[in-house]
Amino acid sequence: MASTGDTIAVRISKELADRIISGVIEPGSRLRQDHVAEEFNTSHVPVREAFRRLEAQGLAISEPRRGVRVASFDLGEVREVAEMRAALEVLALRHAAPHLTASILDQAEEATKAGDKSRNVRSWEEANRTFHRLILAPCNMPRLLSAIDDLHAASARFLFAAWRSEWETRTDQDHRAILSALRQGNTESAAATLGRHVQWIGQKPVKTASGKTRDAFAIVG
Amino acid sequence: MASTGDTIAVRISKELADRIISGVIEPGSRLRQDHVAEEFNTSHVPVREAFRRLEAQGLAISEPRRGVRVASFDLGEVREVAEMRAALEVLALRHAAPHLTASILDQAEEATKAGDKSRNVRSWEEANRTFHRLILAPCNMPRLLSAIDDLHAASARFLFAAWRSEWETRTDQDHRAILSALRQGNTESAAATLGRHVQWIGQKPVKTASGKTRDAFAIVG
DNA sequence: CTGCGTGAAATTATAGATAATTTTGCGACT
DNA sequence: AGTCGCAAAATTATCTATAATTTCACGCAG
Repeated sequence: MASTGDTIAVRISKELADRIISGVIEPGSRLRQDHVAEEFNTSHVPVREAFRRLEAQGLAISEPRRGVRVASFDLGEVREVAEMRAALEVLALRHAAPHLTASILDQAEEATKAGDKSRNVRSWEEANRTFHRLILAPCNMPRLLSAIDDLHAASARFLFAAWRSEWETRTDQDHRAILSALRQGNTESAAATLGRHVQWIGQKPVKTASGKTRDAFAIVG
Repeated sequence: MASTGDTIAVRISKELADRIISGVIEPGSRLRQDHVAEEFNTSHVPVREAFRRLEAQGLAISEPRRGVRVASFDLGEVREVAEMRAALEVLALRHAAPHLTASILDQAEEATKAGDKSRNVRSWEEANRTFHRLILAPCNMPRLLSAIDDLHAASARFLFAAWRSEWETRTDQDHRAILSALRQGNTESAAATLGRHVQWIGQKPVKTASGKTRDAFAIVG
């Protein structure tokens, strides 16, 4: 498994990140180091290090002496992340384009198809993430890619929050347009479409715990 | 002092970050937790947490069981950071522009003048950072601003590495052009200039420890 | 009934101790 | 001379213990 070789702190932070992103742990709820330590059968020292990693990813916020809680988010942050992704993914694509091969584009098309067939948020999100990663990775800019990864994690949080259980399949035209532009060597057109695609924010009525309905927002690309 | 209220880990990470950025600690050198702990009169637990923070900022890299070392960097990373800054600062400026007041622009002009008068890298860097922060902060996007801050820290590292001791004063025309465009309400022109400004990479021969001269590169904006 | 101490319980932050791994120095062997 | 291997030293990662702070419940006064 992937965890081998990782330090305990890394293992814990990955598991907690997954829970926060998927919404298993609610925004605002406290993360108590002793409880987490007990669950993972460790002491609290590696747990604290895991908290620092989550903090850096923007998934948790820590107030000195008062503990760590899951970061909450609002429409403003959804927009913010969408715009940052647009800026950075467009940059990455411009650098990646010259290094894209037919094989990579074929894999990206497969990922798009897998997304269209997905019957739940989780598998759609994974396919979507695969698509973006495939076409951006060849830019060979590690720092940029890691920043984009963190933003994807944030995006996925918003996504899961809006489409908690239900999910309607739909075909992703943007991905196809991007691939087609890339195949024709039209980098600028691909970049422009990607920029728009990532900034599109879906909107959908959702039942809250109190029974009311409110509009939920989520990045869709 | 600013450290009050901070946890020890934060204090240590700030101090180490400053040393790494200013070049007091060399790229590639090891950070040994017990040594640092002793210097700060603490145990190694907060030191480890400080290391995680440095890791997240890209100032240190940690290999499990093998310790932490100061991140090294090359021309590729200098370029990468410059391009990321260009993308994100332009985004921030577009959002900040509508909220800029005459008072803020006056302060930014002061910062520019202070930069022109600076007789060493350190004070120039501070003035420059102040300028950028002043015109970008009103965008009200905390995540974006914090990402830009981290990139500024990386930039400063490159800057200090190239101009370790000597420094020649020069007047910053770009800053003035940006301010003038903003005063006229011409956001797009200001953004375009900022984007170019930040990507400009200075180049300068420098003596290495072995006596040879090589070209050093550094972000200048 | 509401607001405000007060003290117990929970929790965080740090210190000190231990186990496991890596690095290093040195000597034997080729 | 070079290198291989082993043991000692250094270092990392984790655990256990302690001090300090915060939270929470409860009772009392206004």
